[in-house]
Amino acid sequence: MSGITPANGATDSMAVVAPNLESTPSIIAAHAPQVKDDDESMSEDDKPLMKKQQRQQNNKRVGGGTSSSEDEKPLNKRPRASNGAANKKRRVVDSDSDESDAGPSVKKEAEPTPKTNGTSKPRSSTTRKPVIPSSDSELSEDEKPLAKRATANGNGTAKAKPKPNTKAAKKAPSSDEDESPSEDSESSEDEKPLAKKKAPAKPRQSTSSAKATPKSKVKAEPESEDDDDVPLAKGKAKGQAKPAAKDKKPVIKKEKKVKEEEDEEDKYKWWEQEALGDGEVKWTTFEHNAVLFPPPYVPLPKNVKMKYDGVALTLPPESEEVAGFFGAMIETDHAQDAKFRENFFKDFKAMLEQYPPKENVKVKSLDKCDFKPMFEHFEREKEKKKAMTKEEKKAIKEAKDKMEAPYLFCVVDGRKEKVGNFRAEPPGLFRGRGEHPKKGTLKHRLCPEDIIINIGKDAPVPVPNIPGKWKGIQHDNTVTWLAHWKENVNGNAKYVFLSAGSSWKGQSDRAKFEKARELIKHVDKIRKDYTEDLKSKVMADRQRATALYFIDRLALRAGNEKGEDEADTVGCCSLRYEHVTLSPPNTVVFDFLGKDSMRFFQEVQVDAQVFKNIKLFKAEPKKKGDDLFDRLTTTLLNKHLNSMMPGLTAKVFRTYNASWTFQKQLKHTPKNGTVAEKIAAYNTANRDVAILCNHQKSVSKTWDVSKTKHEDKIRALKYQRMKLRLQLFSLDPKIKKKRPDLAEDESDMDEEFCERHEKELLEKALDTAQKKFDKDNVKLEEEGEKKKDKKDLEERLKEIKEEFKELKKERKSRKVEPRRAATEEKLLEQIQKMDERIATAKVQLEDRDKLKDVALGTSKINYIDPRITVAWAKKYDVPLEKLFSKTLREKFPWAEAEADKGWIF
DNA sequence: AATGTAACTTAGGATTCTTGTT
DNA sequence: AACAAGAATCCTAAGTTACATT
Repeated sequence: MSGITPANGATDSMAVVAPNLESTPSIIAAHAPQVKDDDESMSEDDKPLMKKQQRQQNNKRVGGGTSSSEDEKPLNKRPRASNGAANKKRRVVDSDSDESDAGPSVKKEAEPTPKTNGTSKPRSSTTRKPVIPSSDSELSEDEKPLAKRATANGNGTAKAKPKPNTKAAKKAPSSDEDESPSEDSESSEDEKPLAKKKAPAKPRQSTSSAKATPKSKVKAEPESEDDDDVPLAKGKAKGQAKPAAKDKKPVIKKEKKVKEEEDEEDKYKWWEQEALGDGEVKWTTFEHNAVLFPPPYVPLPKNVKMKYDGVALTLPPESEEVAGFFGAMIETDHAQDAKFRENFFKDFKAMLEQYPPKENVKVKSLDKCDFKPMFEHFEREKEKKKAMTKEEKKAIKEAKDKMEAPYLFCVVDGRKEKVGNFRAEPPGLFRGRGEHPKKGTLKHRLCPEDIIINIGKDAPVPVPNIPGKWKGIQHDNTVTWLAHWKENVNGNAKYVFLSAGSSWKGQSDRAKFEKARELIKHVDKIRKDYTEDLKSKVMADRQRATALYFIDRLALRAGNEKGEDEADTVGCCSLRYEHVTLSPPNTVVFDFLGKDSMRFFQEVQVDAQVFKNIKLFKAEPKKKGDDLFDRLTTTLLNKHLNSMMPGLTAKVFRTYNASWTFQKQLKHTPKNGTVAEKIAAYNTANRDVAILCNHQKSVSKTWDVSKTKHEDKIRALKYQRMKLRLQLFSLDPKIKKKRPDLAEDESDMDEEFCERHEKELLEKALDTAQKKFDKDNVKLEEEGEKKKDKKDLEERLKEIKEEFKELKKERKSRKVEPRRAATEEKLLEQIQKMDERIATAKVQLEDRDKLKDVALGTSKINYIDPRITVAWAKKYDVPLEKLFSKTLREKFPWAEAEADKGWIF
């Protein structure tokens, strides 16, 4: 698919299999909670239990499961259109003040409660149902499948291409009418949606340079007493130079000999110490080599030139490099993208202005640019590289490793630590995701003058590997970065940090999970409180409670405001009117682009009060483009959370719910299964979490093809099975009676397939014979013997063809002569084996299908407490390396050290 | 309160490496 | 031995959060 994206996120990946049309929102399977329609009933709700109860129900419903109660049945989906209508009539009323609590709604239009289920509609097969996080208490219950909200992810996955939604409206709201919300009477005036929270959109221009200098700490390069500019060679010894004066953490004995020191270092168990927080001193001595700049641009060979309107252009290296950036991408989707092209061309033209082609041609249109020659040159280079001998490759690799060696590690308080992204980002074209307004923009080449380094006062100042002086050198020991610069495209800061396996990262990572575990202790109360607040008279509180409900139940991100020059994506607090649609009685349809422009599309059954609230938040003067939660910001939300539990913020819920869900789902692990079965259960739990967090991956372009291949493989197995069966029947016609199950034909075995399959088999057989013949001859020749005659080969081929004619006959007659030595027992046994193989292959295919658009890695790396995995591995006796790759194990040494099989999150 | 800055975590896609097949 | 599929790693974009400044 070319870069063209369907206008409406909806259809997107057509190439891909996903059959279901999104237009038909799949049904939610939800169960129907008993909706309470009026607030009165709500009061009930206040009781703690209630909420749980509901949740349980949700969980239960696992997919369409068998459970009997009617509410287990999927409730039909209501097309938006229709519900619109439905709504219409009731709408206004809703906002009514209701008695006791501000709760809106008048009971009048009582929603039809659950009964609706009756009409069940089949759920689309691809529907995914996220597992919904629940509180402990319900554990037992949740052993049951949880279904809960079924998402209609239609093909879900899709990365929907965003529909540009003008955000113009958003901020620019009709501020004035702020007041008007009319009588929605909800209550105090603050109930009225406030029109816009922000008025004038202020373009924030990133003026780079200028006041750039960050904290005063930065010293200008010159004055830094970098007397000894020597890069630190090999870290070691030197750190000690200045004994950490008052080191907070005991620096390990520095006197050791190098070798021992290394060991020591390996053994440093940072997790046995206190984690340090924000703003605290993180180090006493700090040595490193900052960043490694990429090699300078090497001009292309003289004969490689782009063309403009047919004429080859001789470009100076500066502009040639930029042309090359695009040239390398002409076959990618980016090169077809209008915005990308526009931005690229603007920068390219500017570059040409300064570094024009020798030919004195004015480049005016990107369409007339032909980068093919460059592209082909790059392809050739790639080929060349691939074709190099092992030795050549090795030599290159060695040279590269040598160059990088000094940057791989740094020394913190005398300990060697691995550096993460030490390579300065090379120049190129900005690949923003989704509808990023800046995509295609030229990202400049960095030089030392762009980079500020942070390093120990007494550490030698590293010498850049290209000419130039650092922009600044600072010695801030309350931060953990080695280098930092501002990128020109968006004006964003970039940092060089230590690797994921370093103690700094490990400490904060562990602290993150500990914080999430702490939430376990508070979550019941928090849930109870926000459930209560759903009915608050204070609009801001009600919005906050509703948002929190989403964050907790749907694992939404906080959702900060974004700027005009960024992709239009949202999170919870920044949801807008058009992102949620109501479908009575209690379904909310979410459809928006989240982080990385990944589409979040789910139909969710919510508490009646939540449903009412959304209706209220979308009430009258509000329209498309307005914030759903106009009284809420992430700051407000986090402030509130912080008051409920120190350090609590919105993101903690994602971590908590992810880990909690994972642990819960792992309970489905078969105790006596094989290792493979256990791992499958592990992966299933992992998948549940990924779905909860909406972690998607794009479906590979060749997925379709590979799927067909797998299907054909299964059909081939079925074909074999059919042959076995037919033999069996020839042997003993009565078997059909005895084993009616065997009398049944394999599915998918139509004539057309058989013919095609047999043809393929024939070709393969011929090919094999040919190869064998060639090989034999080579061998014979080597041994000095006479080669076989070509006639032999031809004869053999003819034989094969004859054999296959047999197959054709069999196909027509549907009779197969038993092969020699075939007996009834043997055949039955073979059929049984075949059945197993078919079953296995089918399961595999299904698994592949389920994972085709779900990314498991992100949750494993960032959300699931690694100790859960370690404990599980120990408990079920599965080798950890089957669950964690090498880098993950390096990232989580602390988990292996502290979790035994009884550990729980 | 709105903006802006700083520092750090989280994220999917591209690239490279490994492994299983033919 | 060649290749292709999948897993792992690399890369850097895109979030969150706290705090400073206007």
